[in-house]
Amino acid sequence: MVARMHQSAHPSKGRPGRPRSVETDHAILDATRAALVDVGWGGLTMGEVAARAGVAKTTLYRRWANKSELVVDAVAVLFDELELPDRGCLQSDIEGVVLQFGRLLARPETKTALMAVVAESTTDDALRERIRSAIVERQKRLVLLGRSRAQQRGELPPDAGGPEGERAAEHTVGLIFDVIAGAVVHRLLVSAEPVDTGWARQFTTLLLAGLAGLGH
Amino acid sequence: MVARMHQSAHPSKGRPGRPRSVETDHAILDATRAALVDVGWGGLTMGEVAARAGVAKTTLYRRWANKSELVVDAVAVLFDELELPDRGCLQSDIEGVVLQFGRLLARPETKTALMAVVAESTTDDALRERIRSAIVERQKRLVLLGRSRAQQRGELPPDAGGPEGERAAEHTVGLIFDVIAGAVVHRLLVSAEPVDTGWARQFTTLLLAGLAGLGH
DNA sequence: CTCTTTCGCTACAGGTCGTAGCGTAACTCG
DNA sequence: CGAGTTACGCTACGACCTGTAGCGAAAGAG
Repeated sequence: MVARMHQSAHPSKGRPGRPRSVETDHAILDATRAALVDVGWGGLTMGEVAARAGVAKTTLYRRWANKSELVVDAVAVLFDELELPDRGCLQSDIEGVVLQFGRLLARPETKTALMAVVAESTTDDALRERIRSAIVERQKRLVLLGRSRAQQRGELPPDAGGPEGERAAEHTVGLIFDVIAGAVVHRLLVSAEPVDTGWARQFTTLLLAGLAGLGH
Repeated sequence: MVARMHQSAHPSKGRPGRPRSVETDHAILDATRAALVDVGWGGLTMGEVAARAGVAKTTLYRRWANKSELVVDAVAVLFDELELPDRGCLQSDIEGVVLQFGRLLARPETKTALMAVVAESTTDDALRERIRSAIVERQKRLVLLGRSRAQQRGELPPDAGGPEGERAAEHTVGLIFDVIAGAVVHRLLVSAEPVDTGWARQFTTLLLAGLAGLGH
């Protein structure tokens, strides 16, 4: 699930021939992240990644079509660290996920890579889809989980029945997702200021007051 | 003001020698935007820009140190179009600026270029500063203007006196700016969905309710 | 053992970067 | 007007990166 290659949907299901080395996969992805820290997205080259991983350059191209797809997979595994511990109330839950997301985006690998691949994805549909499935969906899961938790606690109204109620709920989740992820990314990468507990609290307060007012 | 070069703070104040051609400046920036539309950030090269502008490649390097700085200046002029017409109430004002910002970011030049230069700026402080002064400050002006207008209308409480009240106001403006710009960018570039009137209204409603709850 | 696929290695054509050198054009100052 | 200074176009260049091809050897499946 971590490294979804572009040529074979099936892993190595009884396929003849020499199987791909999983250690090589990990070595390449590790080397990619390390190189991102040192030289950033702009200075990253396939040749250097191969050298760091102790692997031939051709081996990289057998698995990833280009730099962007490689970096998406290399960074995507970091998003597995994201979790949503139950802190008892919605405010604390959101503050926690905002801080986690902030810490993740403050790392030099993600900082320099995420915006770059998103920029590249504006002219590459396959890349956009890869980003969506490998990164965006993992984040969105947290929003959905936090929402259903808050509904069970009674902090948020339950989903309205009917098809149009379901559609409205989907829209609202999308909106909240864009607001949370967008604000954190913008503060860290554009405003270049830290996402600390004070900011997380102020932001969460704003968001929750907004959600309360969105109902009617 | 449009093209702030990196070597000379003074324009050409009685300096000896042949002055730089302003037509060449415009031709290069126009060619840069046109090339961005056609080939995107990843496919953009200094050579192609020079060819499109009918200019030698060396002329580009005399004015901009690299691709990123050139693109920042080329895209920055588009942000001059942003205005804040007085629509009578805060909700309408915000909706208007959100829609304007959305239209601007929906253009292929800005879409592919903005995230790329921001990504590059994570490992280039000079570029980050250039982005801040050429692009970010122009957007932030709108937030400040809309805020003071709403205060005059009585829709928002006036600035608290004293040094700590001023600091709090500054923090709040920064928060609102990150929320607005971040949400629009994230929806357009990551979620890849349009910023239309319906979304702008829902988002603005959320934000205003949040602001109302932020006071106490 | 045979077939199939991976892997490391070398080599390569094509493209881009950023710079240097040169002659010419344009402008300022005395 | 003439001398000094800067911009410009052009050519050429070394360094680097891309992505592919071809080869022999290694490693698994049947």
